[in-house]
Amino acid sequence: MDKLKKERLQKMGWKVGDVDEFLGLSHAEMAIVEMKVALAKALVAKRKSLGETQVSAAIIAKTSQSRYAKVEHADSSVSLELMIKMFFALGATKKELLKTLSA
Amino acid sequence: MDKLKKERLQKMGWKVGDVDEFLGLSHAEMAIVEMKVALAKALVAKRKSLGETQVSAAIIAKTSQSRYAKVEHADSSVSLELMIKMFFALGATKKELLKTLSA
DNA sequence: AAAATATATACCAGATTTGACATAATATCA
DNA sequence: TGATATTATGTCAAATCTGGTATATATTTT
Repeated sequence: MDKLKKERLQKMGWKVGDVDEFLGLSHAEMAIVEMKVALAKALVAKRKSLGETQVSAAIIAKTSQSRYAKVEHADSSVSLELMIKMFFALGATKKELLKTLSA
Repeated sequence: MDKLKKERLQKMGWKVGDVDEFLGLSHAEMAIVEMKVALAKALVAKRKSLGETQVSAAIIAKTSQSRYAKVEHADSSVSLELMIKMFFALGATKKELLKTLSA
């Protein structure tokens, strides 16, 4: 479908969704969930490799233990951005991040 | 500073910040800003390579032109997650994303 | 230069995310 | 086992983000 047609349809009030959706999750949303799950695993591994508890890790990352725990679980109330910030806060490098995301 | 000391200080109400801060931006925050800027560039390039305008790109990405414009500028009101979603919405692959982030 | 396109900015209400507290559940150890 | 340490879950106010409208500014076309 060309863009002019899309704009015309949109003007008429139609929802012009892409067809590549599955169970309500778009390609983009699925890719993001994948990355979040990979990051969660990496966070636990990183923290343990440093010998830290969730309490001490939370202090290092300047947040609460409860939120930190949610981050490690890729809880739905946690953004990708927060997960990445915490990963960096634990000392992870950009290289480690990219390796994790590529999983 | 060991973690036990950190926990003790925190209990006493002190703010125990890391020293590696510059102009208020932590290492993590700077890394994220870097990634956002790289993504913004990639988004513009991607959109243009598809021959789309901000209006048509916004429709494809299911948002408004105004928000889409902010995304392309890595505006402070835009999250990393939204930028990634839009990049994917324009058809970018995980590989392209990683390449962009590694810049 | 005027009209038409395209992009940028201001603003705001509603939605989402965050940090924090309280407390529960689980694991570890004396 | 009981005490202690660690991790998980529920809740919520405040902060941040999002989509959308309106409008301004800039660019391109005729």
